[in-house]
Amino acid sequence: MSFQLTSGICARLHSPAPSDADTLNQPCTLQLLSVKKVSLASANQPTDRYRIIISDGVNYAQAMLATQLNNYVTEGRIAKNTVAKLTKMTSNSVQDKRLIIILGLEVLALDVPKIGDPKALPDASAPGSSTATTPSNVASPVPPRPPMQPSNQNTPQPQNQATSKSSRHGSIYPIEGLSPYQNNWTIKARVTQKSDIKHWSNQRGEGKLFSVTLMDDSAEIKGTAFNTVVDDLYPKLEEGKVYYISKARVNLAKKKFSNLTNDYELSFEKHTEVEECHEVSNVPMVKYNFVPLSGLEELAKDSTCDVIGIVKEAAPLSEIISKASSRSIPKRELTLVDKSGFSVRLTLWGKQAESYNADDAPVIAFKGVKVGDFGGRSLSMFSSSTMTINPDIEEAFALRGWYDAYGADQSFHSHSSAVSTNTGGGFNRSEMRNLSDIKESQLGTEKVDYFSARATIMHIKSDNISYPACPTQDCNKKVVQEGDQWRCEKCDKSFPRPEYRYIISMAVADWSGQAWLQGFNDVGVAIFGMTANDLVEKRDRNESEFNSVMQKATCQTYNFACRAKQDTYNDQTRVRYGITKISPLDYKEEIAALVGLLRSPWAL
DNA sequence: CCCCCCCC
Repeated sequence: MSFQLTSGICARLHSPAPSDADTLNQPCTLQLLSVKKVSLASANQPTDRYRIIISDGVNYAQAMLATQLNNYVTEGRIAKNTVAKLTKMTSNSVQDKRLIIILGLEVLALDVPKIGDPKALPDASAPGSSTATTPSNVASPVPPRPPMQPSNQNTPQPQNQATSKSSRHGSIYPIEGLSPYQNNWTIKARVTQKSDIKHWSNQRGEGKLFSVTLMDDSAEIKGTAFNTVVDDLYPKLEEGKVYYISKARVNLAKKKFSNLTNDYELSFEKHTEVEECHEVSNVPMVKYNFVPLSGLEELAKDSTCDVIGIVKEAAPLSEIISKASSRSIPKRELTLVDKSGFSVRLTLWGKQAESYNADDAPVIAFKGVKVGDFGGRSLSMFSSSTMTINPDIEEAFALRGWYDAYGADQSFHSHSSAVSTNTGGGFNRSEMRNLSDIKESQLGTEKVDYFSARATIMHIKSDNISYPACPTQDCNKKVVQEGDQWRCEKCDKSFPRPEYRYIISMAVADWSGQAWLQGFNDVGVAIFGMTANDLVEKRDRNESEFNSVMQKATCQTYNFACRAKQDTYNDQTRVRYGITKISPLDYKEEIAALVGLLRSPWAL
């Protein structure tokens, strides 16, 4: 296989542009002659950086790989001699040197013998060399291009500002290209998050600050304003809007205090220029990486994630006293649910907790929330987290449809990790499985699995249908007869009579197959319509009446929520299916769900 | 120049 490299592109990227930055969006095909990790001078440099020698077959040039593409190297997707289509690059002038940054690439072939005989380019930084940087012997099919202007040439310029901007700043830098060694840059970025104004007071003094997260299509960066600058910029910068920003200070980011992947952060100063931009094409909206609520178990405590859910419940405003500062902090707990059938609690703090007032089960998208382990899994807002009520995104529409069709009526699993005797959750109509599928997918073998099924009782084991239990509330332990008394070991008490409780083993079937399900007292009460005490009494008094109760209970159809778990009994390991919830079919509800489904087909 | 992200 042979490749046509985009000859001339190295010379072009390497030659000094009329101004500082040049962003190249036309794809070009290049060969990577070398991929090398470079350690920058700063000890605070937290991310590896890779230097890549790119070749267009005629010349070679040095480039840096944008850090968000580092995984291409670490995963072995690119290496020496890889031929790749570079989809986006930027070329900046840094201390009289050209800095080419690769922002996007597609691998065409991993290992190809060196193409052509690429030569070094003349040193652009050499005094007086600027006129000679495009070698005359290189035919360049790609003419040098003026730097990217604040506004796309094809779109109408917004009134009165594009001209002032372009004359004042010349060119737009990608956020990824910012570093402390550059000045005279302008970024065009969206404010994706804006904090409240925070006041502080410590030994070193007192003051106030606020911060924003800025995003363009290359990266994100945090920006912070202090004291008097707060008064100027806090009203000016609005979440969701796009701004030209220049003349801010670029500092090394303190990684401990930010979950953004950027080595730098901005400090807004008195002379920092901020101007709203109405031409917002090419400036992405927030990108989410949603985790289903069922997947929170997979995430480590204290990690951050994005979730989207329906607010099933919003607790009233409350407050906590911080142990660290003994300050009172307002908080509000939201209970989120999603299609995965799980619910999780999420905590809002401060102003956000106070001002929350959506009472109509809105969809909310959260970005960068903290994963906690309270109640198995919990979520909490950071000051850098964002919360968007009823966002205009596809995931939100699907959730809305699902919830209005049937989510509102179902119950949900919580993440309570404790191996409690308690139920795992409720029937989930949209996640219903058939019995043969449950066996074929071996639910419950690796870990505990939950499923919902609709099935009909075929047979109930009639021996051992109940056990004598301790009558103490919530004890439920088996009691043993001692003389005319029944003794509970756990409560260390004796009773004149036990309270019988059901322990049910039954075969159920649906159209696909059958399974044995185990259930406790609530299941027995549901299928027999009487307490175990009553049924035991009936059995002892009149066996044919007992048999008719058993008979009547079979051939009934229920919605089941079940928990599949492996256990070993008498040296035999098998998966047992415990019923966590049984509900008789409510035809009105079933019809409502079907109607909802017809109205909201996307809920599928 | 903050840097806490809280509690059950």
